[in-house]
This record gives sequence, C-alpha cells and structure tokens, in this order.
Amino acid sequence: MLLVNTIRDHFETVLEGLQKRNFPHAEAALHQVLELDKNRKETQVERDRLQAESNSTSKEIGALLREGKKEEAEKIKSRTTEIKEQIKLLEDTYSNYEEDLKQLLYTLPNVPHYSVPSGKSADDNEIVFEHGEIPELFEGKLPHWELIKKYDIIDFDLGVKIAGAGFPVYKGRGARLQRALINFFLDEAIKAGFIEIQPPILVNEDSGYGTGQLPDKEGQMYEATADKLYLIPTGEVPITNLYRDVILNEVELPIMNVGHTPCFRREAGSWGAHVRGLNRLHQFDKVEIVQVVHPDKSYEVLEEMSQYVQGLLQKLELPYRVLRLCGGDMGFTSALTYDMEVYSAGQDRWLEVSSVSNFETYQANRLKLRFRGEDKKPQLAHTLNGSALALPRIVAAILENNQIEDGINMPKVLIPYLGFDMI
RNA sequence: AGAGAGGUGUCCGAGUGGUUGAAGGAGCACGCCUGGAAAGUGUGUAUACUCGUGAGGGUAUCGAGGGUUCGAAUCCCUUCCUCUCUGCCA
Repeated sequence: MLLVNTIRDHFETVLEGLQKRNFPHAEAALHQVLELDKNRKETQVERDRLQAESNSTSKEIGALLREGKKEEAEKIKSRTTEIKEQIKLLEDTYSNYEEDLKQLLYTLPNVPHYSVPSGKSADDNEIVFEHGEIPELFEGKLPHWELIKKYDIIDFDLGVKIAGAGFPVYKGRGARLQRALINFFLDEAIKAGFIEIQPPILVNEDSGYGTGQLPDKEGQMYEATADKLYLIPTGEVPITNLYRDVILNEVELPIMNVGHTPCFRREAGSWGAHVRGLNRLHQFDKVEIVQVVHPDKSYEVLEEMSQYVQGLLQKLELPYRVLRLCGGDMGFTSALTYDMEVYSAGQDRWLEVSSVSNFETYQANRLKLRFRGEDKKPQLAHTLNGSALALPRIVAAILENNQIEDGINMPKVLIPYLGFDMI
C-alpha cells in the first residue's frame, strides 16, 4: 500500500496518479489519510506520555516495596489507577485511528509511473511494440475449441463432469504439449538466472493481503473455508510472500525466482463473449517470474523482464505485441504494466499471455519486505513479477496459428520436449 | 485426529511477577594486541511508531490475540505453529 509519508511529501503527484486511474474522490481520500495520520500521532504522543508516567510509577512502587515501605507504595498505587483509565481510552482511540487509516490505505491503488498513459479501458492501452507476421491461414481454419475436439487433445465436457465449466481435461498430446511448455519455460528461466521454486498453492490470509489480492479482489479467489486458506490465483502470491517480513542484505539483491503453479480464479461475473475454450478458465497453469530488487534498478529490471518474455514468444514463433497499460486498465497494485498479447489466427484475436509489472514499494510495504543498504537502515525493496508464460492461451495460439489441413505443426523449440513434431 | 512437551534477540540458550529490550555464549562489525594471522582483549550489534534541528528521549514488541496486576517474558484464557509418541496415509 501507499506510504503516508509519500502522500504527505508528494501530495500532488499522488493525487494526479490516482486521478490517472480514475480513482473517485481521490483528493478527499488523500486528505483523510493525512488527517487520520495526524490524529493518530497526536493520540500516540499523549498515550505514550501517560504510559511513561505509569511505567515510572510502577518502578517506584517496586523500589519502595523492596525497601519494605509498604504504606508509601500503597499510597502511590492509587495514582496509577486514574492514569490507567485514561491510557485505556487513548489506546482505543489510537487503534481506531490506526485501523481506519489502514482500511483507507487498503482502498488506494498504487500510483502509476509517469509514463503510464491515461485512459479508461483496454482500448486506451498504448501499443509499444509489435513483432512477427500474422499468419495467413487456409480457408476452413478452425478456432482452437474446434481443433481440440478434432484431434481429441483437450476435453471440456469431461472437465465439467469432474469439476465444472472452465476446468479442462488435457489428454494425450494435449497434455504432453502442456507439460513440454512448462518444462521449456522453466528451463529458459533457469538459463536466465532464475531460481526455481515450488510453492504451496493454497495460501493463508496474510499472504493474500501481502500481495494485494485481499481485500481488493476478495471473491476472485477460491476459498478453502474450513482451513481459512485460499487457492492461489497466480504463483505471484506464494512466491512473493516468501519474502514477507524479511530484511534482506543488499548483496542478496536481486532475488530472481521462477515457479510453475496451477492458478485458480473464480472469474465471477466475467463470462461472456470471447471467453470460449481456453481463453478464460477457472484453473490453468502458469510459469511466473518474480524479482525483488533495489529501488534504483526496478525499471531497468522491468524492461529486462519484458525482453525476457518477448524472447520466449519469439522462440515459440508467435506474433505478438506489447502494450503499456493505461491508468484505467492497470492492476490495483502496479505502477507500470506491460501486457504481451499473441495473435491467435483461428479466432483472429489478440490474446493476453503475459503481464509484467513493477509494483515499486506498494507490495513491499504490505509485505514488510526490506533490505539493508550501506547505511545499515532497512528500506523497502521493489517487487516485480510477470507471467513467463500463462499456458492456455499460448496453447490456443500454437494450435490455431500452426494448423494445416490435416494436423498441427509444433514449434521447433518444443520438439525436444515433446517427442513429436505434429498433432 | 488423540496424548504429552515446547515456542525468548542473527543463532544457541538463561530467565516463574518488579530498573529484563531481556543474563551467558556463538556469530558479525569495529578497535587493541601481532611482522601478518590465530588466540586473547575492548566496544558495539533488533524492529516499528513517535518527540527533538541535533545530541538524545518516549512507547511497544520474549509466536499471535485477550485478561489478571500498581507492575508480566514470567500467572490465566483463546489461538497459531513446532517437536515426540499413538493413529492414519501419498
């Protein structure tokens, strides 16, 4: 979440940032933050003063008792009872201010980077790069939801039987294609210097708050209510939370982690046109890269991560474009996000397959993720993450773009992983 | 899941109501010693909030939350976690 100090010291910047996101009543909210913080501090000063008085009185009583002066001790005991009541009141007031402040801060999204375009929706995103040719397919080309039936590689009906809509069953070469992609993505990441992590895919509430899924996206996650756990919507959650409440040494930076996890999303209310087949699922696999870096490096690293993801798409020979998300379309916790979209020629659409974001200190503040620099003082690190990559839409694009009349060619880089070159 | 034990600073580990933010040790940092190193020795070694221009203060934190008390790491309650045994199991 945002730091109160940032809001105070850079009020205009923060305000403009929130406005760029079309955040309603931004100015009032920010003023309220400062007001609550001021009240909080004033209450704390008074509370601490009384507490100090109470503490020293208690020490006096202890000293008197040790000297055997019971009566004198009894006498000053009465003094503390009164103070205690006041402290209790101030304590309540203090925690109210603190809680209100926290709740309010939870509602404030991150301040966008200056380069983020303003805009309301996905239509206002800025295309910053395009690569590859959109394939000209033969007459009678099929979208992937037809192809998977034709070649019997992914079965949605079976998934419905086992779980429900949006839980596909991958079969035969479909399953093998998926596994090949996972291995390819992980191997590429390891080559690029990432450390592989296999995290839990159920996480506790603290983790949800740490990366910002809670309270903002409550309802998007599946919940194991009996145990108060959430199924992860992305590997970002467990992997970034590995560093919750951690003070790193500056020399340990950058932290580069990669992990393959299934992801679970309820997607409540987001079904409609354009979500057929693999385009939107309740369960899918994703390889996620996460970095924890020095604040001076985070934008450089964001570019590197973007380049890295693009490299994967190039190796898979998929035409893609890179978008800089506008203020209105960016995730709640992000300061700058690039989306990578591949062109899927069977349905003639761009599909988002990766989202690479710099969160600056927004997550780190919630996570209490810090590092100790030269001056020995802990300071908040910057966190970044990106999909590298999300599986189903990549599968969709591979199937659609590489289809021929009687089969589907596999990308060259995958053949060693697959053990076959065609479906 | 049942029975028992336990959770203290970077780590080990003392501490069952009163100058204990916390003994002692290890580690680490800096200094002394040394030709250099080891050993030895001295000093320092948490985090958050907050007051103060600063030096330097205050408050909180001994898994977490609540309670008893003038005062709690120490007593009580709740909860989480770890370990051992039993059960179950990939």
